Amino acid sequence: MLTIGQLAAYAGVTVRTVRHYHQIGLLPEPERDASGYRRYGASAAVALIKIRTVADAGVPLSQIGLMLQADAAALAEAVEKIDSDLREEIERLELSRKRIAQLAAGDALVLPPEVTCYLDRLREVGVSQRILEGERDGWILLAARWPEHMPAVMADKFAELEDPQLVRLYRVLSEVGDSDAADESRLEEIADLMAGLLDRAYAAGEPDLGEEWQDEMPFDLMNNLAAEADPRMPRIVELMRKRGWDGWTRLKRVD
Amino acid sequence: MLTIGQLAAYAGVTVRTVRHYHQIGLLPEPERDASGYRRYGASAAVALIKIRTVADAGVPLSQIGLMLQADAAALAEAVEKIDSDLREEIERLELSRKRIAQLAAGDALVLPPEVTCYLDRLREVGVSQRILEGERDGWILLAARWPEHMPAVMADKFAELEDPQLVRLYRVLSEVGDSDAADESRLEEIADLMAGLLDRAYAAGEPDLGEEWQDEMPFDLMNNLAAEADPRMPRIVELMRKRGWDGWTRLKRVD
DNA sequence: GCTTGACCCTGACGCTACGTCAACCCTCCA
DNA sequence: TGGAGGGTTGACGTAGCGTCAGGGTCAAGC
Repeated sequence: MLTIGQLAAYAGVTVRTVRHYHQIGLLPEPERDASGYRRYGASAAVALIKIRTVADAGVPLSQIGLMLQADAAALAEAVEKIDSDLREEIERLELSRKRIAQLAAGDALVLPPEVTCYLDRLREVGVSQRILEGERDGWILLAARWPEHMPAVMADKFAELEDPQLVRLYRVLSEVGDSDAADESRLEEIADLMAGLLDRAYAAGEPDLGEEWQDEMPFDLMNNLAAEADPRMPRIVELMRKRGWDGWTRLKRVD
Repeated sequence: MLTIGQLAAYAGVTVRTVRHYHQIGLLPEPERDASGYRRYGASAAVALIKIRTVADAGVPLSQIGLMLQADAAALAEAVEKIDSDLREEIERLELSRKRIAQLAAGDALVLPPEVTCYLDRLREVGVSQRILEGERDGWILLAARWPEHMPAVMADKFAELEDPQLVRLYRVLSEVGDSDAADESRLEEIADLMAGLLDRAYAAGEPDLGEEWQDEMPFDLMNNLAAEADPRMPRIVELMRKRGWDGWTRLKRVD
């Protein structure tokens, strides 16, 4: 007759494990001796080893009871099911590994590579850290909504960066962003630059947005983001409106 | 301003998930509106998307907070650690799959193949289902204690099966096992057959057991198993003792 | 003004397979 | 006779939420 500790040791499990199996009814409670100790016979050892063998193979405890009674056909089916579950789980983890591997550094953690590449380019042309972070957060919002469009969008953005006026805009934004003063003349300059770029683009023909770009939420959020980041945003928006444009991202013609 | 449902939808998670992140302090609680509803700005959306991106890559929530603040070096280290965890987990599951694949049918569920092969052979020579099950359980106990020795042991057992007297013993055991009567003459026959085999083996030279076979527990358990399975076991042991052997499995010379 | 359905709130339990106390009892050995 | 090393039950903790229960709120149509 074995005590619970001996039984557990024989099967290579902990005492707690044996008691757990009793609790969930997987292993029947044995007789107790005079002092209340559980006393196990050999058949309990056999049962426990069977359970552990199947459990070690990845079968959830809740199914083991049935499995050990099942006939060949039912068993084959159960095995099939469990195997496919395992395959699925493995694939999930493999995918996680691939993604983890891409989390090499910094922004790459949360952005597709083409976007981080674009952000690097902005840094090269002199955009400040603060503006870069705002830019990055904006792209996070966009990439969350339209991940599949990011490569094409970023290609356009790279092309736009060839325009010296846009670069100039980014630089002025950077300077203003780095100070806290409400320098009205710089805000005017920002508005002029933006309006100039927008007017030119508008004259070249409004790009007709596809059905899938109709969702305003990402752009609302980006506007909100800018407003959260800098208290001078309302003033800039006001200046832009005077120049015939409404908003801060994806601006609309007004007036 | 977003409600919790809108925020969750934007980030592709459930409302419960957002609340959970608040609870564990991963996402800061936002302001409430007049009716007590949480109201989120764009930066909350950005934060939530960052969290999900990293979480989807398999990083445990408890580490995400730190990770999103970490510098490049610490991040690379964390990524390395998580990747190795994932690899480990994947290997565990692969192993499970292999084992699951072997759980094709019946006894193979809990026994190494050479043992099931031996059991099949026993069935072929006419051993009854009941005796087979006892035999199987005994091997489960042995295989649990000395899994690495099973191939060699089974090879010996196969060889022993060539002996017609052993086959005869198994058949008588089967007949007796299938009835409940305490047929004394059959019990005597069993004892005679066993004693004969043992005497021959003893005369041929006692196999000296290696250090690792010293553990008596598996054999005690097997004896116990037989006793549990059949009430006539004590009588058989008694008959065996009269013939100079003690026990039922791994018998010892006495008297 | 009233209903209805879709939201929101907090609080709490459930899931898996045990690990890990706490507080106490039993046995064995020097 | 005392202490070490078993055993007992009961309860909470783990990860990441799902899923009630039992409320309050909002927007819209009647």
